[in-house]
Amino acid sequence: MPELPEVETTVRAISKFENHILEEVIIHNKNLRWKVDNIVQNLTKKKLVHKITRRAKYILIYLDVYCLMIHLGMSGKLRIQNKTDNYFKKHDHAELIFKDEKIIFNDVRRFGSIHLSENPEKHRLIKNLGVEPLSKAFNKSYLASICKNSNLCIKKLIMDQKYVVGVGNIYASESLFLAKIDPNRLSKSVSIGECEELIKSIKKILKYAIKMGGTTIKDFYSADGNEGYFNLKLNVYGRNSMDCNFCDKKIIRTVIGQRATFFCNKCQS
DNA sequence: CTGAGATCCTGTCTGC
DNA sequence: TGCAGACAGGATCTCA
Repeated sequence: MPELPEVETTVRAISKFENHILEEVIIHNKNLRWKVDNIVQNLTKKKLVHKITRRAKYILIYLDVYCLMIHLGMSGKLRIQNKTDNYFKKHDHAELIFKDEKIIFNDVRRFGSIHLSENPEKHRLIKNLGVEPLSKAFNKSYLASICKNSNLCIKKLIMDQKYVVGVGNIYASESLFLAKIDPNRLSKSVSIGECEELIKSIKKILKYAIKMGGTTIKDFYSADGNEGYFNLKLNVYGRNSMDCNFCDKKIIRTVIGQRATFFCNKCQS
């Protein structure tokens, strides 16, 4: 489910809890992608939330000393619920309790994770991450220098979090389509001009997806319960054997690095 | 160091 | 209707 736009949408939805008191964290199931440390659920003393932000696909909730790090994995989502509404859904694994409302972490496949860190920037899962795609650091010369030294195909490269974060499987296919680059192309063969187009496409598509509130392929909804509407704009993802929106060919589905990949071999030749 | 492939988990859909 | 198998938005780990 969540690539950068979905995580950003989620962060914006829960940002209203900034300057609120986190009263309690309840963990119902510790067995997520990594076992949730006991220290997380021992956060029983009331804590002020200073800031809620995002690094890569991690949601960062800064408390007095610690920072709660939440990764949504493949199927995780947060939902805000009135504290008095005491219903549960299947796969609700954790609750962040505030005065009137609570944030619930639900994750069917449990590829998500929850950590506590005094310094998230130095956390082992964050410290080696690449640049933010919407930052100035993600520019054509940066991308070109990485491409030049890599033996990966271009789709794998832009999905590799150590180079650039936040570009997941949907947006990788969509960006490459917009930039008219075949996802199978060896990164080495991608010219600086194409790098520039790809950078522009990635930024454009991520910004637009954020504006639209993320992508709803199957069941993404933000913490405020709103669906994303970006799926109405997908050109290639999930459109196997359907007509290309820009030429007379059909969209092809293939597999790159164990992930479904969609492209048009005329527009992206 | 790099890159390919297996792997964690549950649910849904397709085809026989 | 049942059942096996493929597939799903991520990303780490192991091995060559």
